[in-house]
Amino acid sequence: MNKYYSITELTREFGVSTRTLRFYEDEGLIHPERRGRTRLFRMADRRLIQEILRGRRIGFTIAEIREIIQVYKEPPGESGQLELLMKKVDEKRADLRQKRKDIEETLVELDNVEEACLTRLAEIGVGT
Amino acid sequence: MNKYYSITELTREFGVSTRTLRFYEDEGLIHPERRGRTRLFRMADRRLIQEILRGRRIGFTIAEIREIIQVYKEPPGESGQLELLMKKVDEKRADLRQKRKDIEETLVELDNVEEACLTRLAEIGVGT
DNA sequence: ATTGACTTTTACGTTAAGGTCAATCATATT
DNA sequence: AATATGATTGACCTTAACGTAAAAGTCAAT
Repeated sequence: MNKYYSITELTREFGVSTRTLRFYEDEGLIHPERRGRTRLFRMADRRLIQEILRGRRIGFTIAEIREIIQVYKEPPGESGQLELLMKKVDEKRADLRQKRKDIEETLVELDNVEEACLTRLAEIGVGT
Repeated sequence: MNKYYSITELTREFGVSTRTLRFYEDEGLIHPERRGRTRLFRMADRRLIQEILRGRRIGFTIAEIREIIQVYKEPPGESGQLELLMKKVDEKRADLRQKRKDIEETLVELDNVEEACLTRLAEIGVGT
């Protein structure tokens, strides 16, 4: 086994362009192997890309995503660094909680819009 | 009463720049009154700005925000338009639900990072 | 051997959402 | 009268995250 994925396989699966994946490599987020010049992606790369795209969806910048990946690869050893990291994590969490709240409120709003639409449609339907 | 807010009052309250508020006006999101050239914001403007910033936080573009505002100002009267709108609303909701899921997963991940940090700190603390 | 489907690198282009700077004006306070 | 504070418009600048195009290499199938 130990299958390899080609770049287009992954672009199709994730709905992104080759440019995007190459860009992520340039930015140091992923490090696919090579056979000659051609990139060969493994399961681990695939999963990493999934995480990157999840980060992207919730509005993380490339720099932030890189930072998170770094932490998983080699967590800081010095206590000052650790505390700094924890502070950042805390901020990010507050941020995400706010975002979640924003989303929930907006979902309610969209429900209202939909209802208004339905009501309006019914009115029109009755009139005709 | 019927108080007026100055532009800097609002920038301080919401943590944005004057440029941002003027930009939103240029983009047709808000329409503050004027005394001479000077903008005068009212409660309604204030609330609208809050909504705009909420939209911004969850990653809506200016165009999307404008569209939502439009719907509130004058919902489409024609049934084709209404159905198109409902389709868009449906897509946005799916989008937001995905985002919410992403956020929840990431929150768990950040909890793990924090725990790892604490463990690591404890190890270091013991060693010293 | 040529078509077609992929792949590569290099490099310039684009878009959204403001930032920044300059020049000017009003007001009010010292 | 001069200084400070906050307002205006207009114009160009910036940054992230890719898009797009060019030129060229690989490989299988026709």
